[in-house]
Amino acid sequence: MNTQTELLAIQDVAEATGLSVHTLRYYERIGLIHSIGRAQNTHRRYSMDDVGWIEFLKKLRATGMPIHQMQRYAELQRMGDETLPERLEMLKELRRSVEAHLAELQEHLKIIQYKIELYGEILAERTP
Amino acid sequence: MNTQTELLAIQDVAEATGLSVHTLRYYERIGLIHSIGRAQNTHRRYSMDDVGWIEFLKKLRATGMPIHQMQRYAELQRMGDETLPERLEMLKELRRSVEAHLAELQEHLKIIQYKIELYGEILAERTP
DNA sequence: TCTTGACTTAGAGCGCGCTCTAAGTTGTAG
DNA sequence: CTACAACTTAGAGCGCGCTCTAAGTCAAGA
Repeated sequence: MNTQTELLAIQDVAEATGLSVHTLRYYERIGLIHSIGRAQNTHRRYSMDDVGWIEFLKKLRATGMPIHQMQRYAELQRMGDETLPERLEMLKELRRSVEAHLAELQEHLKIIQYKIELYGEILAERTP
Repeated sequence: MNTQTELLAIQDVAEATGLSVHTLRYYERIGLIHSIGRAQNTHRRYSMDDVGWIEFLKKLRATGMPIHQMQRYAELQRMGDETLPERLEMLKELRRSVEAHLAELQEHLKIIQYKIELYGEILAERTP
């Protein structure tokens, strides 16, 4: 099988993932993405696995995980299977924080909703 | 009725709201909180209404509303009832964004959940 | 009287997560 | 052959939302 044809340039990955090329290089510099291949001309060549990992990173970020924790997670991933328990712990902790955040947002949504209804009623009274 | 006894010093408000005194002064400087009374010695004196407004500000922040929008909202509030329609629009827009954020978080939570289960199974196999 | 501590203002500084710039290299199109 | 576009690295800069500092005022307690 020809793996060569599956390799993407940084611009392609930027378009595929929605991250900027700047951010992709930044993530690599700080250790979130590792061992990205280089073409003979030193240009980065991303595999499909790399893109999958980047998509996972995006999800971690979107849940509010801070960069330094993502760095730790990436480091553990690099270290291999014996770090599975620690990664599992990190994911469980993340789940806890996402669930808490969800609950908070739902509470606040109720208050916003209440206020919208209140304002709506006041406006309806004023211009019947 | 003695309204004097209901007035709080900045430290009391910090404790009551969970915001720092620095943040309370900052919010006032940038126009999020307005017309906080002063004692003869120039010290701020917060009314219960002020505290209620600060609590509302906290909710707006917690839903992810950026400071500059909160400034706009506070400005409208100051301008009185004729700005009700615009404030209502802002709240509806906020509701949309909170709902979108909730949906995104719930999606990500599922993926985290899936990964936790996967890792759990792998670990269970390895140490039966 | 003196010290302590809570307050005041104006403005500088900081941590986060990017985002951009500068200077240089390489490969392809005209 | 030349021009251009896309890439490279190292490091500076930025927007946000605070957070802290400096210098000063004031009131209460030892």
